[in-house]
Amino acid sequence: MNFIQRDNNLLITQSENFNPFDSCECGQCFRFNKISDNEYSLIACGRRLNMQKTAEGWLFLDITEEEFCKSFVPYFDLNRDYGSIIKSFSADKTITRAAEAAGGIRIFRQDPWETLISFIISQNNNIPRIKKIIESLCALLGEEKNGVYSFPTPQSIATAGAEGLAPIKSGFRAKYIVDAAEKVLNGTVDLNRVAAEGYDAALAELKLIKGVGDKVANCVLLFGFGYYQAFPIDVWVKRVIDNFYNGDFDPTILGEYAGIAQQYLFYYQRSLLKD
DNA sequence: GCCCAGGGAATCG
DNA sequence: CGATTCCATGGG
Repeated sequence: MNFIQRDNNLLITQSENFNPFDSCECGQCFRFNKISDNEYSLIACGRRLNMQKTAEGWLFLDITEEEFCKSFVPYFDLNRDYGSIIKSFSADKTITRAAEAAGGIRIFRQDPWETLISFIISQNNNIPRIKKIIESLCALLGEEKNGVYSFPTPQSIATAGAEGLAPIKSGFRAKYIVDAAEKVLNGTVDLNRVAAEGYDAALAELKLIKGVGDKVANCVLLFGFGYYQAFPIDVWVKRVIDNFYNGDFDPTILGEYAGIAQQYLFYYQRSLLKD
């Protein structure tokens, strides 16, 4: 990875298999804003990070190489060779085509607790409104620092209760959010254990939470814990499976990085609709 | 007014 | 088991 420090900003010239904008737009994270076609603002790793697309490469504002390497190289999963992972899918023509359209996507390594609550909020919901509810939740119960609200702790959410969450207008999901907070607090669900116990046990443990089924749990395992074999099936991926695989698809044949193929397919199917 | 949104729980046969 | 229905809310 080639870093060039420009005053307070950091330039990265690598563009192959790295597009932070597409990575934000593929539905894996929700705390970001598109400022223009050439600038996004992302809240991650406890700070706001503004990112610009320039003729020379990706420019990250107000950050040192040291901080970027410590926080955002892991967050953007930049030490993984996505090119070789894409090659591993070459037997599948649909995934290969999707990867050509979406090959800059990286799987963000997000905070497990934030990811859990975010995808509980995502159920039967649309992305703009998911973003709005999460923003409201952080403003309501997070702590402000340098103009950025932290993600609320399990304790603060449990204390607020479903009634206390009313201002964020999450609807029927409020009781699920509170159940997640309570189960994390009382140890029914231990996120450190989920991180370590392996895919099958981790899936079962997350599903102990009300409002967490197969889809939400797989998103949390993929985006919050780095279980790359997780293959969440939502309405968009269902459409891919119906359109390109006659409704029959077994993700386990894709191997340990099936979840990366899933992101390409999700982005690809949504891009087909836009045109 | 209708339908849908990165679903899941509850309740049926 | 599989199939329905309901759940809050907002945008198209």
